[in-house]
Amino acid sequence: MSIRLPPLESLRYFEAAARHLSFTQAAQELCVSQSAVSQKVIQLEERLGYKLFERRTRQLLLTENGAALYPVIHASLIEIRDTLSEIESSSKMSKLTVYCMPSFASRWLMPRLHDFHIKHPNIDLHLVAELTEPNFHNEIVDIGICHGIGDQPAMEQRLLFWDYVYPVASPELLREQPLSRPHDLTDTVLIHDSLPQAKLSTSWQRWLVERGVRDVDCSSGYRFNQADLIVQAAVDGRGVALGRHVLVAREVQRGRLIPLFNEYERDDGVYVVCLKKLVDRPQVAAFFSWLQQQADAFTQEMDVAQLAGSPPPPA
Amino acid sequence: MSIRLPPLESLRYFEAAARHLSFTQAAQELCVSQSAVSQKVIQLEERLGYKLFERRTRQLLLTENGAALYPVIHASLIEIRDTLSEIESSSKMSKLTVYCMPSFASRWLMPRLHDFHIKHPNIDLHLVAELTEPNFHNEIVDIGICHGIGDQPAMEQRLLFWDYVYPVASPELLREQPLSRPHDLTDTVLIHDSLPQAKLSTSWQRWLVERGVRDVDCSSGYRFNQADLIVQAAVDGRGVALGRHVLVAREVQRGRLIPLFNEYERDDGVYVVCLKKLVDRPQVAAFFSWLQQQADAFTQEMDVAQLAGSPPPPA
DNA sequence: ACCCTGGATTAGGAGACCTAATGCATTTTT
DNA sequence: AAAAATGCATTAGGTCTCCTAATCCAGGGT
Repeated sequence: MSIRLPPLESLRYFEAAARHLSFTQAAQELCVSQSAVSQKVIQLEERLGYKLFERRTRQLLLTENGAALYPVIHASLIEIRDTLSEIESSSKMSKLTVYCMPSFASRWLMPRLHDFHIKHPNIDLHLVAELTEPNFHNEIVDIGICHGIGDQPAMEQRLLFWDYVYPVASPELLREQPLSRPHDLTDTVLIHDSLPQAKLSTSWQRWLVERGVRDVDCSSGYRFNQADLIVQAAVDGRGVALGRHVLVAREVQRGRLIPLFNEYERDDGVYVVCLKKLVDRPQVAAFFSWLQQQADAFTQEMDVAQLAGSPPPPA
Repeated sequence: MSIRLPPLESLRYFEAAARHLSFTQAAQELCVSQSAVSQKVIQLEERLGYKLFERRTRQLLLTENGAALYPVIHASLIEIRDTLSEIESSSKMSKLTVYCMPSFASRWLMPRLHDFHIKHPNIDLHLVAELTEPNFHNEIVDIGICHGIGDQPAMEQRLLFWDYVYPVASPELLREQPLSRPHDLTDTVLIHDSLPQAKLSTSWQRWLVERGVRDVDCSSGYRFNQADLIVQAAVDGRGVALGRHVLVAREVQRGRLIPLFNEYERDDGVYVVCLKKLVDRPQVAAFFSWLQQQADAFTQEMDVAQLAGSPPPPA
């Protein structure tokens, strides 16, 4: 049966070229070079033994044979595509496992996840929220959301948005103890971050020194090993925290936390990562594009310049 | 459009596997290893995100999703195949150029070529009959029929049949001058071969020496530079020729030439050759298989053992 | 208990494929 | 008319897919 069929991949190239009547446009659609399309079509023509296109300058025409072939290929590809997407949407797909930090999970991802379940009811999403990054290569976790991993060629990495760091406090705390300059932090309880892999960016020590505030005792104050708890403590008015935008944005927007001093620093980016070879799996692709949407909406809606730059709301 | 399609080649593997419900059988049909099918199907399943087969021991079953996909793929491939073969048979295809030696052309190929034209009216066959072998790599000639070329990895070579060499003479000549043993050739006119690339196999000198006949003057007699003329001269009763089976078989069968002494030696094979990359082109494939048929029929119908081994018909 | 069948797995080599650069012919622009 | 621009063909070369051969493994049949 299949013996007499030409290489099928080249039919995909032919279809695109015939639809656009342009190798260049087909190449764009297929995300390859014009040269690749040209070669694949030539290869197909040689295999078939007749020309499919008539090449004129700046104009590509189907030959009689090409015109006879195109509708069939087009219809077949459409049908295959539709069948696959029908199967995809009607069947329970194998699960999708996503990793992120616990704080990111509770403060950012969880509130949005419901939307994903509505849009993709057949994807069975497992969330692995741990402090330690998983090893993607053992394939237990499909997708990770984290600050950039190194330059690993086998991994796909896409920036969702940049993160920012700025001090936040609850309105209640600010009412008792107004803070207008970094120096005012001298007599304030600071909430520290004691994650094992704590970064310099959320270190009060560094932040204060850079602003010339020297007489603050960074050894006192609260100290939590989960960023989530830090935010919670700040919301509860226990002190001033050096917050990550991605974790505090929602509380800031609701007015439960107030950014201080109109000072915000760009921190790492937040990336979604996965093994390159997985990006084309429908569940993965679906989650990626959903995540990108959510991220874009987040950037829009909770713009750091607006939130952190806005003056404290009236008490 | 095509963005969402999985690699199409793997669909061909899936279709075959699903049809046979066996990777091993599918592999045979596709002329690849079992391993290749297994890997391609796994690759497809990973890309799609769900299993297509349920692997039991000694039993392969389609999953629900696989069963939903199969008929569509099957139908699509069938339709594509049928469309292609319709185009192929209805359209004038680009020409097919065949090379062979002039003697082979006139004595073997030409009488059969009519049959090819009837069976493949849309193939425009050009025959290049020359003494010198063409260079296949410049693609002027698609197919050659000749004695084996060396071991060129880029070339496909298939044996059509073995050739044989034996002495022949016309019945008229034999009536005047009966010949029952090689020694009887002493007083006979011999017809020699003076092709530029003359081979030892058709050298009277060698043939006679090997049979212990020493007193024959090989410098006299007829001498032609085209094997075709040698056969013609023998038919015309001008002398005894050392004939190639492939060239004389027809005349022997018709009784116009008689094999002598029941002696025949196997000579080179007759091969059909072409660039490997051309074998899958429909015209080439069609000519190959037609030629194989003709060759098989020739071997059957004009079996050397029967013709050359048969006693001379009664005068 | 053994073998035997049929798919999975592995490593490695061959070859297909794609890219980037360039060529070429023609058309449009200046 | 000259120059720029367009779009496919061609080339060489590096990457990576694909296939093979060998082996592994599970489950049934004898």
